[in-house]
Amino acid sequence: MSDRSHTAQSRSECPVATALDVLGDKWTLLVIRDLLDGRRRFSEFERSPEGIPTNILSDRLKKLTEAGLIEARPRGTTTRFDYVPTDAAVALRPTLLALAAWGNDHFADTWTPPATWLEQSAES
Amino acid sequence: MSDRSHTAQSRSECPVATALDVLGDKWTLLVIRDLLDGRRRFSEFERSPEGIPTNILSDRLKKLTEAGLIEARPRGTTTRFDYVPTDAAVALRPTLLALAAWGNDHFADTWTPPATWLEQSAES
DNA sequence: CAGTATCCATTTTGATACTG
DNA sequence: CAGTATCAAAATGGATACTG
Repeated sequence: MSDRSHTAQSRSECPVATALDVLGDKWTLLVIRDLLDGRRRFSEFERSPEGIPTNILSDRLKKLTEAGLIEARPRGTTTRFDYVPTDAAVALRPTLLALAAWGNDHFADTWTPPATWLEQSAES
Repeated sequence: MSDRSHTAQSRSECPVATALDVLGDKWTLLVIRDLLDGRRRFSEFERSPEGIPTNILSDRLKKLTEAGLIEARPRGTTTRFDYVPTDAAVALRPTLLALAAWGNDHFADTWTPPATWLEQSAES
């Protein structure tokens, strides 16, 4: 619920700091990862191996929508949505790739990004 | 104090998740940014515009040291240190650059990385 | 299924004071 | 300067129950 003031730099003029205002927590970038991996529905994010709690997931989807990284498209007549990454979210792919490469180099063994990471547009 | 189990992937096999186990919070990547920007002393980190509290800074320097991203070199005979980035920390520069570029593109106006970001080795 | 709400324990933050 | 200690407030986490 707290306003992250995403319309401008809130903590400083440093773009890293402003980016971290939106992304700097334990779960947000994992949601983005799943988004870039082609997931669209609540349950799809939920079943990621890290096991994000449903209340946290709900909160992050909301905040990312407010921050302009997700477009929540109503599905049918229900309260359900498809969570579609905006261009701003898609633009995070280089960051995610760099982060994944680093994590892989320094903490894991071998790993290659899924094919879905290498091409994909903002719109379905 | 809590062990982050940095010696292996703790939350899953995904390198993004393992990277986030070390970096996924509000302050850590800002400390890394300052480290890559050439800062070495407690007070230098402290005076960054974001205003990190001293107890948080102390904690992060400790955790980054445990995680192998910082080498804490004693300075003189006191309890003071120079905090030097290891190769693992330096290897985060592409990630930071990508993140900064994204933050700049989507939340700020114009910005270019400081010259210190473009070249610098792990050792002083 | 697709979420929202609630409760409660744990963690993190932030401000400030304090020590060598 | 270079941190450590303390403590209240806020955020987060996890389990579980609930609604349409």
